[in-house]
Amino acid sequence: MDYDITKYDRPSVAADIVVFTVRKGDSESYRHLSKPVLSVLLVRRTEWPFEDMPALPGGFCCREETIEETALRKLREKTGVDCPPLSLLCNLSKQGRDPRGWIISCCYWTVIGHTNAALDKNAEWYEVSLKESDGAYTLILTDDSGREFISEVRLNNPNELYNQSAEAEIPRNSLAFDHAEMIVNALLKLRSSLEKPYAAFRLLPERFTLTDLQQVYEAILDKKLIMANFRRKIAPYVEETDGIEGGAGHRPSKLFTRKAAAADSSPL
Amino acid sequence: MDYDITKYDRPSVAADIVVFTVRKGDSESYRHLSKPVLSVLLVRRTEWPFEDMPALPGGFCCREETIEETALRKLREKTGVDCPPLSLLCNLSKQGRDPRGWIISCCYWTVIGHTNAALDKNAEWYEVSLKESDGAYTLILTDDSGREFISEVRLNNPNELYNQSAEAEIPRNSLAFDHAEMIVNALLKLRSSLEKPYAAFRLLPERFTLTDLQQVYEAILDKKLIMANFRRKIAPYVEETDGIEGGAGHRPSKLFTRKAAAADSSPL
DNA sequence: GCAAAAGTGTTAACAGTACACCCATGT
DNA sequence: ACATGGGTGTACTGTTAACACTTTTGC
Repeated sequence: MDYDITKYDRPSVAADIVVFTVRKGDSESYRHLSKPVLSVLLVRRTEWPFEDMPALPGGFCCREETIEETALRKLREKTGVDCPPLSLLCNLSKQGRDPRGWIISCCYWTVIGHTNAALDKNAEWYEVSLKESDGAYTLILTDDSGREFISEVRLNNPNELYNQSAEAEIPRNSLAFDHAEMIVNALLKLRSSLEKPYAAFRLLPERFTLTDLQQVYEAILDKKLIMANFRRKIAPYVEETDGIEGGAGHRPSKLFTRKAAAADSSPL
Repeated sequence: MDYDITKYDRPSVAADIVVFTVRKGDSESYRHLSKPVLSVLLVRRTEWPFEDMPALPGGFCCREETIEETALRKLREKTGVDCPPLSLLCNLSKQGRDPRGWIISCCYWTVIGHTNAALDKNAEWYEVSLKESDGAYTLILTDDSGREFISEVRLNNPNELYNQSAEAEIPRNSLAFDHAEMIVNALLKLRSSLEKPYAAFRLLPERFTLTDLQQVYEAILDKKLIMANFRRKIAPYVEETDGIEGGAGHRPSKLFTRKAAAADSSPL
């Protein structure tokens, strides 16, 4: 490697983060439970390029930090959210992906329990909905005032994420940069990670009912699960506590905790 | 994102690649088959730092290419090997990981059928052996003249790969940089990828016997498999051809092909 | 009582494991 | 013939999926 690192041109390196949560939806009556919805954390851009469009939180790396540390710091600064650890999603480096110049993006993903309180004014949770039809995905993000941002994404190859090179082609009600692909890719990883319940545990308080846990699964997978089978599947990972949760118009439920496991604070 | 990309310091970005193959070992007699061995492609360094030590092939990114394209080009230049597609392994960015300065490494992995012919003089296949004892790994790499390079690796967290910051601590018969951790991490990914046989298919010719396929699995997983069970497991992925392979001192075997599948040339 | 949700049981299908057995070939 | 590897059957086990059923609460 005959290379003088000061001699050649270097890229700017950015870190972007896809943060998912599951929020309680509106409950419909005193008897029905509320259905939780999967949401992703986005920031309204205030500058060129993609001004006024939603984008993933992120920022540029600096010398004193690892990329993960940069990602977590930017997340804290822009949204007030603090949520290690991160998992690596992809690196995007295609020419023209950022009109500001040669910028490589390292993209990470994680989940966090819903804490609306600390959000910065530009940051907001967007409800996530993903539809698939023969290899192509339609990602629909909805903000709290009901505005929809729709992106068509085709993932030929997870290592070749990109959509457009010219900014002009991007519809106004869409996402900044190539962030829609990142979100789709992250959601697919989140779903496959649910083979083990560790990600779901991070979306719930210390003690939870098995129905809570199942609803987290259902919100992420976007399909109904059969209760008896679900309980058998996650039984090895949870532990009964002495607590019960009552007060609703039906039989009260036992509270559970996750079993102590080594894979607890490791990436998903 | 109030950022003028020319104003701030930028890192050098390198791509490193872990390329695995499975090579035929020496056959012991006319009756016994030869046992294939798992190997990784390394390059002897010719300069400071880590001069004369084996390292993963790789190099620095430049403006006209994606990181994956850089990785593939460097691989071609340094070893003569041409093998898309790559899968992302990890990004290493810890301070002090490279004594030349602020250098981020994007690490990829792949597998390729063994073609010794084209190797550059500095590039060589090293036999891989991995031992585990309570969370710590010992990686032993052996070159063709029998020289061993031994590294102790502890993977607390796949996102926090690193071993040393000071070059002085590295034993002479070890690997350059943090490349030992990369190889261990890549091997673990390769192993778990064998739930589906796509990686194994790339290590074999178009037509192969089921024993060939099983031996690839055994070389990578480093354990014996039961033939009847293995054949049932991979049956949905292979197709019988009309060819047979005879000539040895035992019953000849049928040749198979992989079934056409969408996931064929996609990352592993 | 009744609606709604908590929680358990039962069955059939399927996949994973270990082992035993027969087949075909070159020397 | 016989050693060697190719190839198949079988019995046991555990997991998954679908569905039916019982239990407990607030109104």
